[in-house]
Amino acid sequence: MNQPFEPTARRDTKDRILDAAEHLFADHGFAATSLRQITAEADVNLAAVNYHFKSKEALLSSVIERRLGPINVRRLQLLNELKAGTKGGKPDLKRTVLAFVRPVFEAKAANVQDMRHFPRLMARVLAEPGEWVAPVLLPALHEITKRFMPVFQAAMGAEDRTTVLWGAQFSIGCMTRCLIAPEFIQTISGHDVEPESMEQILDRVVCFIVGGLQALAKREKSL
Amino acid sequence: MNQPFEPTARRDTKDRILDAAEHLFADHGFAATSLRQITAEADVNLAAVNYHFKSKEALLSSVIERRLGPINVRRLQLLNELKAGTKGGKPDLKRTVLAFVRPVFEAKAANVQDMRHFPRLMARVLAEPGEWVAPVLLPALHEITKRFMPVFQAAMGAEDRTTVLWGAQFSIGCMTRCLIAPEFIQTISGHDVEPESMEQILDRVVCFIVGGLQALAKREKSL
DNA sequence: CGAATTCAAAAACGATCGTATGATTAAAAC
DNA sequence: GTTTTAATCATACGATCGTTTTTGAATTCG
Repeated sequence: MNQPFEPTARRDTKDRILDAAEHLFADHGFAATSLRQITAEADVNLAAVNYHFKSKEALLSSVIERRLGPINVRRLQLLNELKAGTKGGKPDLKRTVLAFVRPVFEAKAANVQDMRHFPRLMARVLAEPGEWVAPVLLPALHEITKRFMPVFQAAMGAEDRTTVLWGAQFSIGCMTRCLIAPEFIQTISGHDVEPESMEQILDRVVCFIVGGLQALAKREKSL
Repeated sequence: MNQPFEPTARRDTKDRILDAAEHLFADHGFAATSLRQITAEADVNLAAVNYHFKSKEALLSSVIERRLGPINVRRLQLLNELKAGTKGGKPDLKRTVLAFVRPVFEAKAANVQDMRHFPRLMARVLAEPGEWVAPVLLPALHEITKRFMPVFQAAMGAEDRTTVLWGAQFSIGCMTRCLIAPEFIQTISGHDVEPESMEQILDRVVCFIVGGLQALAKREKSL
């Protein structure tokens, strides 16, 4: 129960498993990654996974929860800063988009912790609507949705809730694309364009999303 | 090869395998789908897969090639119609986007052939930059890229090639999102919004993409 | 017709999967 | 000092994986 001087082994082992799983799930996918690969990279015993977590799926849940929580906290923090800055008036659309998107890019660019691989894992998970995603993602997503939706609706000046919902989905599509496209672009262009920094890509995608959302709002009015 | 008097399962064994594989790969992913599931759904013998195709990966390649070819043909057809309609002048951006996006939606909505599942499979494959994708997708993608890029660049009025490249990636992100988001939206909204037709979604996404691309072009000029 | 070819069915291959078990170690609690 | 608890380890389980082999029936063609 109580651990004043936790023997470094315990936290270490769990975290090493989580790190390895995060990396390998992001690189090869959930089903294509074996627990033996994970425990080999983490340099722990095979049985440690089923001891600390109860199953492979529960391990994935833990991997996601560990990262998604802080990202969503940061999102809500930026959202609150935004709301504080716009008393009464219409919230700035670009800042709203940034509040949603930037935390993911910060995670991707982070080097102090090894969060580099997590956004790519999320991009994968978001592309797999299998029913094993729901129990993990739904609570976190529901909270974020409930908080962001009204702000997006106000910033877009949209009437229809469906317009906002789809705008959010397109934004997610663009965002996840940012995490996969770089290596993709390198591949199809034959490595003749130089890679861009996450900041540059963030600038681009926010610009694109804002333009798209404004177009959606304008379309709504003309119907 | 075969006689008109042959209604037996013989000749369409390959097609039944392809259909089942397409469906199951789209639903559960490549690694998570076993050949036994496929052969069970196709109602053929297990060994038939390794007889007609040489391996599981080669089966995936065949699944993709069977569908992607016609889709890309249709894309180029629409692109040519567009170019024929705009002699000299700047091509219409919305029609350019439609030439790229619409064939995928047509495939999704098709009911005469069972192409419903393929776009979802493509969305999955595009999210997995594993090296097994390259040999299958690269030739087809290269052709499409080479043909569409100049038209997009002209229609956007963009100077920088990178701007167009990223615009295309964002468009792909939005497009693939359309194929996954519907069930996603149903799940997170607790089934209280009614599903939309593919035509409605296509309208939305094209509007969003056009707005985004125009914003990208405008941004480029202000740098 | 008989030889050659094509495809399907059944069974088994070795490998690897996720998971479970029991022993061993070491620190914590009493 | 003994008991209790937590963690790691080697090992093995049964299941399932992709692939191969063997056999046999049907079709094509000389």
